[in-house]
Amino acid sequence: MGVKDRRARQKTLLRQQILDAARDLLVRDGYEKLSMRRVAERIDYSPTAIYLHFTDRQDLVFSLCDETFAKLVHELETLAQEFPDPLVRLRKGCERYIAFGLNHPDHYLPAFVLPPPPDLDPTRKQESMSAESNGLKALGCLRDCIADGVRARKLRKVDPEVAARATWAAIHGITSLLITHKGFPWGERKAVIAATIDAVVDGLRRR
Amino acid sequence: MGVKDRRARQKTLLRQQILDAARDLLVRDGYEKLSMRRVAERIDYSPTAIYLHFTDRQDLVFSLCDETFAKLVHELETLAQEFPDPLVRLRKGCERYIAFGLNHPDHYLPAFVLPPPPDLDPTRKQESMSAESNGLKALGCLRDCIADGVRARKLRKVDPEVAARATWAAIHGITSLLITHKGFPWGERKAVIAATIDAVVDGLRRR
DNA sequence: TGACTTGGTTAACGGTGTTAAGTAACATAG
DNA sequence: CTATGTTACTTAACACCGTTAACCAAGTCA
Repeated sequence: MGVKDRRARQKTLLRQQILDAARDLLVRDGYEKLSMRRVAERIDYSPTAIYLHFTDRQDLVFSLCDETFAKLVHELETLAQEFPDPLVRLRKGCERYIAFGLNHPDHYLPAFVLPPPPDLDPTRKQESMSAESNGLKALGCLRDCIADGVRARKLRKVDPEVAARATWAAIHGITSLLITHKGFPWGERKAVIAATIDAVVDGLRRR
Repeated sequence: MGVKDRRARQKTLLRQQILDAARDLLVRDGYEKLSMRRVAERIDYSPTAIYLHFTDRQDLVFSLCDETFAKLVHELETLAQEFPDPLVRLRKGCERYIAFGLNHPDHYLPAFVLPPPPDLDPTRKQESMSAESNGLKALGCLRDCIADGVRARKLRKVDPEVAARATWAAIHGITSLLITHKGFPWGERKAVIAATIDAVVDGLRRR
């Protein structure tokens, strides 16, 4: 059965080739310039060849983003050992999340900012979720951190699940706005980032 | 000079016709289905006729959004008389902002969520700002409210400008997420909205 | 009446995602 | 060794999109 193996290897090889080319285009020219045809041209295949490895443009982009956000969840997970105090961990986590988004704007955009195109067939509604699966993991980190905080009586007695979602909303807000509205007169970016983090953390802190 | 007048009247009349058709398509079929060709077809003109009244698709969409967001700033401005207490006014303002976004998702999307297409010529960089001019006004309301709050010693001594921006980021975050990620397991939407507002208001409140 | 402006048209360019049909190489069964 | 079927891939095409250039007809004005 070595032959089927080799086939499979070659197949995943081309798949990786596609992903590499796509990521290159994504970070170089931005999200809206990432087209099937350009990817295909770059790897010297016909555009339709991509559809043998990805069902959609959406599928391709999500695979890309998922790969990238795996790094973020890794960062966030290591954070737990790095900063045992849940309060400072919460701060650091928010900081890293925002920094990560700003460092990978063209991944952050399709993953969290842009509305996913209407999924006509509900069979693969999972996928758009699984593309956020790492996003979900990140949200899980946040919830655990908050849960730790309330256990340690450093945070108010809130439902960690909804508090995590609210916190995520806030830091997503500043991240997405800074990405999409670069021209806006933000003043000192660090100041508004700090203010946002301050607000959510102070809002949760026990008094 | 009555002739030039009539011409101008007819011109603005068609302009309004375009805007009406476009808004109809926007709210009926969503943002991504709003195309020049479809608008043209609906009013029985050729697609290029639109370009005599709007320089761009972007221009058309922004005009639409601006019209709509004028209502929001009106709501927010009346809020000042309705609720003199800056603290409850802050709450109410956030609530209305979020509700407004959720009630007009296809206006909120292009106005604040989607990245504006790269403006090649910097001559009309103003326009993308002026499309947000009502957004800026709304932000102004928020800042004034916060400034009132610190004057009345109900809020901490913060820079109202950056605090307003941070608060905006937070409520924009939950608004945009609820719009774009409808499929996400948000649980009770009202709960996470309330949590977000609580967090930002409590973060600002004097203790 | 002839020139000019205005509001509109048709045709076209260059791009997009995606599908259907066809082809050439290759592995396997008889 | 040949026939069959699978696999990877291509070409052609569909149905769109925003936008520009060239043209045209009607109305205004000297």
